[in-house]
Amino acid sequence: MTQIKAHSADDEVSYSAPVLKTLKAACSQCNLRELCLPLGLSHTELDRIDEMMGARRRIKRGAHLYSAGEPFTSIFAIRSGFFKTGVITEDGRDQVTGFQMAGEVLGMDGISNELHTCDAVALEDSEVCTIPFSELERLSTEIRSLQHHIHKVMSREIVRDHGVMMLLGTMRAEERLAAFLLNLSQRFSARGYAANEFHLRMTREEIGSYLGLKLETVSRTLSRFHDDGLISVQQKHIQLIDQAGLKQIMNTCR
Amino acid sequence: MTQIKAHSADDEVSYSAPVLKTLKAACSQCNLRELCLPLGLSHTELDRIDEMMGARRRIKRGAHLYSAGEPFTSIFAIRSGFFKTGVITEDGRDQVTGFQMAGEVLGMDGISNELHTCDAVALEDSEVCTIPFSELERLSTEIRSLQHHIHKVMSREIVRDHGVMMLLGTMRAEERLAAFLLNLSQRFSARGYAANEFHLRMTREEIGSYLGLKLETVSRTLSRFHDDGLISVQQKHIQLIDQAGLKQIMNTCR
DNA sequence: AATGAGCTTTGATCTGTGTCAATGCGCTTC
DNA sequence: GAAGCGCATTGACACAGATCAAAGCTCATT
Repeated sequence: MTQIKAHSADDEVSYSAPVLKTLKAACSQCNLRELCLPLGLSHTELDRIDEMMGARRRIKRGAHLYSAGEPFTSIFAIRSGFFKTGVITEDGRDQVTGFQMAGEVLGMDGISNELHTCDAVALEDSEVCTIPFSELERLSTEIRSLQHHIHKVMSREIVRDHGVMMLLGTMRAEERLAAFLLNLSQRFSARGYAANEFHLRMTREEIGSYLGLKLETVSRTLSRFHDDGLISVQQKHIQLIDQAGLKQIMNTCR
Repeated sequence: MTQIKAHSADDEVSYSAPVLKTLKAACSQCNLRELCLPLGLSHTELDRIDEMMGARRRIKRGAHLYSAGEPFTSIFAIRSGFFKTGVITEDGRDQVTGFQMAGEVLGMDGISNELHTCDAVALEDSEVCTIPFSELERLSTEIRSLQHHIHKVMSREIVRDHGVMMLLGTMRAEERLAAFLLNLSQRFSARGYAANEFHLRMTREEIGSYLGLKLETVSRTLSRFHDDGLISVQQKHIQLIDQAGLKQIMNTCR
């Protein structure tokens, strides 16, 4: 993973600083602010957001940020790291509903019933900013652009979900994988990482769950892409060699 | 379809009244208000909503309420009738993303880019209340419970989408159909209609698109349910005979 | 350096849905 | 009341992806 300097979230000294306040999330200081919740706010508005923000929290790889059924009080902005969200039914069925990376917001499904309805698990050591939701609502009555942006973020989540429904409902295995890889690529690139070379944080099984495929099919399909010279795969290390080819697969079949 | 009187949305005289104002949507007069957007508001708050609401609009069966790509200005509350929403990709793939009935809110996917991202088509003659979105935002800065309720409605949409993703990602054809029928039943029943006897407004193809199945599979599976004594099917008329059996199918397989 | 656990790859076979095709039913329209 | 059209049903067959099974890799631990 090639990381561009400006986006490194961990090159700050604040963690070891003695003043507690520095442990709070501070949007005004955050280099993700153009990607994240405070997008488009003025300096004075940013300061007010900083006041409202709860603590930053570190989540170890494999640990839950929250679990289905827990009371909902906050949403979370990912400052660094990588998460998966998923639902499990009584009968043990498990479905990954999404993978989230820095600057994305987690937990909005919990608003409707004041309960989290899915699990959020860190796929690598991560850090999130806690955003107390009722505080956010209070502040957003005063800052209209913030209110509007919250709506946009939630709406974007709905649109994203529709995209996944389309994928699950109409695409074949090859198309799903191609779409998945291109989507990851695009999101990494938006964060200043290399667009065509990255490290998968999730297992084949998790990819399969997300895409509605079995892990063997995921593996086989990636191998086929590899053989066809579209990508290079070595375990979790992926290189996109022929993006255009992947795009064609996404659209051509059927 | 057995309809309980109190929920009939069409037994009012206002359509023919000469005063234009009566054509406006009026939440305070609407018997769906406990299901719809104004849920939990006081009388005075309801009056303010009434002021804000745009016109009611009748949509003929088969007509579009909005289409993907159109500028987004309003969301819509369904006053009566039945809709489907769906997305179409450049390459002609078509996916139904949901079926909506009275009291449900349409169009929230358009907020994120100020453009509608899907088509909403009436499956029977319907009537919607237009809710100018920026007006709604303005009002919700003043009425916190309204703001919160908007968030809840959007969040509920996200949770619903996750449910569909689960369905598409992990369930077999029988389970999908069982889940679909039980979901319809539950929603009809919440609106005062019979829970175990209803008329499907959509074609087998539309059901199939929604559930990620081909229309033949939908038809065959319904026939199997019929043969097994779980339901009775005559074209679009459905009777649920053994709800418990359907629930078992939803969970037992796998 | 050896061990083991977890993940991935690959092969052989099976099966649930898709596909293709024919027929039937029930509206709408004239 | 007949004709025609859209939708639904049913059957035969094909195939994508699931399932079962066996190695192979990689990394953490000792």
